[in-house]
Amino acid sequence: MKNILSLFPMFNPLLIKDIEENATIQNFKEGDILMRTGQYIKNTALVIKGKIKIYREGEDGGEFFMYYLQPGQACAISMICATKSEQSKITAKVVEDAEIIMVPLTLMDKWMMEHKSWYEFVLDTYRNRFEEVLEVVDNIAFRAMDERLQFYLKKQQQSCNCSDLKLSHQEIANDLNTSREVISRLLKKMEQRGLIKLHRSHIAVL
Amino acid sequence: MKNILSLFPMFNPLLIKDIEENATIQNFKEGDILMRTGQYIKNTALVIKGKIKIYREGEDGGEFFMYYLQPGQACAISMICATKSEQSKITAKVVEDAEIIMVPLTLMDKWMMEHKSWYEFVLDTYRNRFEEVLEVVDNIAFRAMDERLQFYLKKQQQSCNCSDLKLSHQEIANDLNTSREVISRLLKKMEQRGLIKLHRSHIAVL
DNA sequence: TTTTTATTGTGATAAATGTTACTGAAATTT
DNA sequence: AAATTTCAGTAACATTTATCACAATAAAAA
Repeated sequence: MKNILSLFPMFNPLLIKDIEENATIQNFKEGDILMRTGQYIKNTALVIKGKIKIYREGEDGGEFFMYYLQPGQACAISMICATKSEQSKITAKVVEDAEIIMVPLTLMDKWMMEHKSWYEFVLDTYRNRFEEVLEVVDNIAFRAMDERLQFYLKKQQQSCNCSDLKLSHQEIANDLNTSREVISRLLKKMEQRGLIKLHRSHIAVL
Repeated sequence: MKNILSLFPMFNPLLIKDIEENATIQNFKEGDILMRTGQYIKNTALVIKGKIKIYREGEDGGEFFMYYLQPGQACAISMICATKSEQSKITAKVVEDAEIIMVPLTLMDKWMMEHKSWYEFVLDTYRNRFEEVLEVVDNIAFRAMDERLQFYLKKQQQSCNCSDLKLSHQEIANDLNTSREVISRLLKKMEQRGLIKLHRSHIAVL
């Protein structure tokens, strides 16, 4: 558990000791579902390794991508729902093999009072995710698909920290809740404008 | 300040005493802007009376309604942004003359540690608003305008607790970030289906 | 009452997005 | 290498939403 320190530098040593003594580390494989819409939440998740995709599911089965959880981050939803062990409103899917610290909800609540660094971390997490979701609202409320696609690609680039995105048109369409044809058309236009270069199952951002 | 007790029954007497000693009550008139996009937040607001509209502003000047704050509720955004006195990402406009308890940010933070009932209230507020915003995402991501309009009218009905909504088509169009014509047409269809009765500047929900 | 203003209704048209259907290319499996 | 599967390109068309133009009507003001 030594790497907690480097990923969560804001944590106080006493808090880290508490985490080491009480939390468990779990490993997940790509494709695993960490949390599903409607499921009850029993833990708060701190990501050490891997990548978790947080998305909303429509009644008709559609998906809508919201954001990724990456090392050093925590699941705001699980923290928020924690207090009343509410049902999850989102789905969390592992997209890169992950290692996750599971903190029981009871402790999550207790530590808020005992550890200032935990309290600050939790509030920071809330704030960041709230803002992220507000940005999502902005995009779907005010922008057309071409702009949303550009924003999406930018996010993906930031998330993988690379300029070669391993995404098929179908995956993008699912994430933006539109059809593959629409994405193909818009990507083609972006390529013509010299913003990207299209390849099979991956896109080079220029 | 005696009415705090009835509107916030979950507050502990010690907390109420603290509020009475440290917070101020301010009155606002219909049309006042409590908080504007980009503005720095200095207080957390607890609503005693009136109705506050929380909406997102697009760069082009468009609006997008998110939810109302009503008596007994607090502004989650101000609480979240509190910790680092961040910039507001939303606009809060008074739509019915309001009376509001203003809690300085410094105390908001302090009370989290001292008063369990405050801590629980704040977390509850976060959770509820987060869910509300997720529901907003659902609507714009998965639903077409006709369903969104129906959802909007239902929300308005709940908010005013009446079945006669004082809204012009233009106002609705602004809230949903679409054009008046689209709303007029969809409302007409709803009337034909017997769901509502249209009048000038107000709509009767049947 | 007359005039003015705000609100609503509606047709015509444009633009964006969704759907269907099919083709070909690239990667994978056999 | 041949067959199969997955992915991408694209045309044609449907639907939804946006925009423009203007008429009709109710409410408010003069």
